[in-house]
Amino acid sequence: MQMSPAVEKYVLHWGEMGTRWGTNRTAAQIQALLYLSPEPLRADQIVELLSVARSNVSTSIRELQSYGLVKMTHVLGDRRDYFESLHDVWELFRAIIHQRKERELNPTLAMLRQCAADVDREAETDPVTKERIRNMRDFVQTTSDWYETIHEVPSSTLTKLMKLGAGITKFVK
Amino acid sequence: MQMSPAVEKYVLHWGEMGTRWGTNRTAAQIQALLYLSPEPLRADQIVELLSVARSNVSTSIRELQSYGLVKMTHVLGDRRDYFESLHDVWELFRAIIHQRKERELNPTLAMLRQCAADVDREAETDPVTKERIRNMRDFVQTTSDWYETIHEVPSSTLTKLMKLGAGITKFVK
DNA sequence: CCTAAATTTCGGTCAGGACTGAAACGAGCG
DNA sequence: CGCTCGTTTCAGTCCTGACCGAAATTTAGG
Repeated sequence: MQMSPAVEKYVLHWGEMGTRWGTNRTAAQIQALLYLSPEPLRADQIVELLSVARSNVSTSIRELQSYGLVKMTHVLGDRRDYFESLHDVWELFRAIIHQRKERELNPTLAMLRQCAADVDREAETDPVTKERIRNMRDFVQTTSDWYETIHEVPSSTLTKLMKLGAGITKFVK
Repeated sequence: MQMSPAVEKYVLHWGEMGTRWGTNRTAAQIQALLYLSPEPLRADQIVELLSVARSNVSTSIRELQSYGLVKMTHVLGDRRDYFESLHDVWELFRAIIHQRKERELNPTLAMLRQCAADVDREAETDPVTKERIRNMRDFVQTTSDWYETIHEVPSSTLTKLMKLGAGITKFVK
């Protein structure tokens, strides 16, 4: 059991990208592998394919499940766990964005609100600084709201929107 | 010379966020500090404010400049370098997005194209896998194109667009 | 219950990258 | 020219977090 050259290239690259995106290399490689696999895989198969420790696979899969990127499935008469990734790229994108919002945007927004409040009571702080904090807070707030609404929109609509690209600006005055 | 409590909170949080976004803590802290500062700062002032080594400030500023987030300025009769951040949040956002596209999206797109081409010559690879690779390639391509066009759009228009949120979908059928 | 298979937990090791401080470098001024 | 102030380079240290492998735990079947 082994990966084809093209699949291996994909998996390795994805692993590298993962390290730049908050998750560890192994988790990203597993996600890539499951995304490409025509059928769900077992943990021991992943161990063999990626040449990593069993425990590493276990914790990484747990992480992927917590992100909502990977689901567990079962085969009748087999008590071992099988795993598969979301296969719709838009669903994947949405899941990742959602997690990042929760883990990064929300805490940052909370901090910015607190800072904006605190700074009002700081007489010695320059008005320019105060405005910068408010600007950043408003920006993150807007971004956060936008994520929230985009979350509801179906994939097909999003594709069309992106394909429109700059054309969409025609609707704004 | 020291930061007010609110500014310090902001800078520390931004530093933490930086570590999750590909850059190091110090670079992110410096950017935050310069963003909030009413006037440009010198390297030695940053050393004192953040309590980090002079060399660390030097390399981090260099990184920020390469990202286009920080500019150097000078004061008449003073040969020391002064630094200031972009102050417009949208400009900041744009600069960051642009860099990430260059450093992550472009290489990934190149890899995906290569894989899609390679996999066509792999008779043993499942058709489903082949399609998954193509789907991901198309997705990244679309995202890349979208970045490209969004890059041109003025900040005010982008703000309006995001405020519209899901309302924009009315225009798509 | 007991056993065997599968999975998770946990302490220890290792690698990568941030950070420091000293030394090298460069540029303007006397 | 040489001195001083400012900046960069570089080798070494430290710390975080990924990863491994053994031990503990859980679960299903006999």
